[in-house]
Amino acid sequence: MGVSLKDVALRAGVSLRTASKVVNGSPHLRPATRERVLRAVDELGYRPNLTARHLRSGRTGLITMAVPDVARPYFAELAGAVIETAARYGRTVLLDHTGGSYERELTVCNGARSHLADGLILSPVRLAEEDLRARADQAPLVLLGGGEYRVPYDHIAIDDVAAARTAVRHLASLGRRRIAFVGASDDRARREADLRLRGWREELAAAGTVPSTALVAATDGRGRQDGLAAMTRLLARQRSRGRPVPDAVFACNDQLALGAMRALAQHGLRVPEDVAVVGFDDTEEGRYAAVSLTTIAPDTSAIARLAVTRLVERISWDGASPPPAPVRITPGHTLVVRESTTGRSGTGRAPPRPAAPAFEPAAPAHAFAGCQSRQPPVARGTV
Amino acid sequence: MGVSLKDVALRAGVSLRTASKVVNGSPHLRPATRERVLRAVDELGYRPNLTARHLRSGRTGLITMAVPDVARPYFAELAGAVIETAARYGRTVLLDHTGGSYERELTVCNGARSHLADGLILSPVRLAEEDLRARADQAPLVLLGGGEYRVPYDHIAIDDVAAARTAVRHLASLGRRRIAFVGASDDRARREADLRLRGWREELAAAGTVPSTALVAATDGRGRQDGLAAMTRLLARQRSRGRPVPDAVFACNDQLALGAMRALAQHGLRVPEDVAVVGFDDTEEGRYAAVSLTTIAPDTSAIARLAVTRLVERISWDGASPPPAPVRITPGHTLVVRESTTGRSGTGRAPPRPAAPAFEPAAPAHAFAGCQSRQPPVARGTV
DNA sequence: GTGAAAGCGCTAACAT
DNA sequence: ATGTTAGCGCTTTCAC
Repeated sequence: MGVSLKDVALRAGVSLRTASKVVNGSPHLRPATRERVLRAVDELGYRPNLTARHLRSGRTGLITMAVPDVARPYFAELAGAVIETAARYGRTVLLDHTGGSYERELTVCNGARSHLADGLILSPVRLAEEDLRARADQAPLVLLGGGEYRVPYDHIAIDDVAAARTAVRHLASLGRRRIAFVGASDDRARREADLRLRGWREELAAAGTVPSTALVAATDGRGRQDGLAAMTRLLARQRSRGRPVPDAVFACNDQLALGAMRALAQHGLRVPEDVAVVGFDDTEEGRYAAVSLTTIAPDTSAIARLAVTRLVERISWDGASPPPAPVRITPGHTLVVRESTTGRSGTGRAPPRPAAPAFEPAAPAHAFAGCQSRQPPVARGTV
Repeated sequence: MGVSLKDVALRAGVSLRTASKVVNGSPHLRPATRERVLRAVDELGYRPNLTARHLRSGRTGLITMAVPDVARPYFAELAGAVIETAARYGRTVLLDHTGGSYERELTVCNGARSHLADGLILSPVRLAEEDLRARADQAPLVLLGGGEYRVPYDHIAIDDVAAARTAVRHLASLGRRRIAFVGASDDRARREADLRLRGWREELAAAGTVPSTALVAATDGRGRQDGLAAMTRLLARQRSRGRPVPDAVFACNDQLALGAMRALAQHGLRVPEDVAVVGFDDTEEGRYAAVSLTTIAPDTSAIARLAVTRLVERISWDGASPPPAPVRITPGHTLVVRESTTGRSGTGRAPPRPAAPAFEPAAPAHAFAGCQSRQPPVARGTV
């Protein structure tokens, strides 16, 4: 079955070394020799064995990316961007699911693919600081999202609390007073959900409102059905107690928001007239919803680019010079105002995607240097 | 850096062979010895080098999956299902983008990852039969979608023409007569788009209508923005010629359909009253749209399951017995009727996802045995 | 039950 | 400019 380089060399009547050089495009070869080897390659249908190459070189050119579930739009878009960027660096992405499970996150970060991938990009959901500190794997690691981690690894994450506050502030500025939160953790803490909930709480408090737990709906998962169910429950609960329904909803992500909107419609509530809705992630889906979704837009392509860049840099560290210090990068986020909070006020024809926030890490912070905070800009977006 | 098994053996005072056996959980080892080796493993932080293992065994446990773009919801959901299934078989998925480009599809199918992955799952968009026939790679290949291919490879694809006809028939049965098609290829042929367009044409012809090219809108890409742009163009064209706008739209996929719906809304047309819309793929997005989307639902999880199963079977073929014959499997598809064609007629509370069509490949067809045709069932689905 | 040695396919020293 | 040799880390005959 396997045609090896040895076979090629034999057939071409040259040594292994020469065949290897030809295949690797080394210069300094007599054209005739090169020709002969190339012909042998063709005739034999030789394909280099990458595994062998990798063993030899100690590098595989593979990057593992571990996300909860690539079927979730945000992670699909993120993974897509990572795959594209990685390809430009000649790297291939090995995609793993953690399902958001603590155990699987732990397994992945402790090198499930030991020595198979050169590095790991991980979107942690439940992983704790101490798990990362006790990590039993040498491979470079870049963390994506999940709020603060005081760990010696590169970490790229927007400021979830600030972003959530921006969203809630926007709703408050529209005169909304009963602002619900959809998508709190219902079991063991989900870092991101907790941070965004905290932002909601803080901003309400800052506005002089007492955050009411009656307006917080926890969800099992992160999908549209979860948002629909949570919103339905919340409405029923409020009504059964004779309390007014919320006049605004901040959802932990776009899919929860869209599910919630579906529930609102089923209850005869109009968006945004009766209830204004803000999501999180700026997935493309929200931009084209019948009532387009106001949302927090992290700079996803910058996040993907930075993740790959950092990882590749660390992978190709020469081992001699002082190792690159772990950085904590806080990409900017944008509030994109669309119809779900302000109705159809635009021309209805503007480009669906706001100009990408021109983000470049100003000066990569050093380990634990904290966030590079930046005022979240506000964009106006309609389809 | 690298702690090898040799180091472990040395430290434990045993031979390489013994250390290897312990690590691989072989029985017949003196408990004391095992203990000693395990301790050395812990102390040294040994992690087996999978690359070396792979070189040795000739297998990597990796599967390449190549799709146009994982950020597209259908492929995200498909990839998610493949990753899950693969994990159950102890396989890891290496995700590649083809961008739907002919060249990249060719590269991938000719073994871009030669000997790195044990097999390949490919969703071809432009690849031709002759390209596959001339394939210069031995690794097992499973094709996903893309209509008919008379090639000696496993191929899992629903009957696109029949599915499209079902969709159009549904629209016709509602009394719609000016049924537009959104998402035709605008350049070199896209196999799937062409097949679905053919289905549209055939069904219209069967209904006694002359398919008018004025009702066909080609698109550059496959996204929501493409659907929006195409629909806008189509409406403008019809109006500028004083022709009536379509009263129905069949779009090549859900995202095109949702973009088209957005365009319709911008033109003050109601769905489904003025224009009924049918999509294709049954991505979750369509199930939760404000006007939920009637669509053709391929049995995606069955497709993913079959793809992995076939591939793994072929990968683990013993090499001795007669090789498994290539099969052509045609999973069933379902027309899921939702609000975009019949309005809000349900309770508005039914579960969003129709009961999964119970699909099992009845009797795997042998090479070129043609489709296992089956009547597409019709499901009713509202959120 | 354990040890010694060969070899998976490739590349990089070191010769010539 | 080309050939010879060693060895990446692992598993597996083959002996003992």
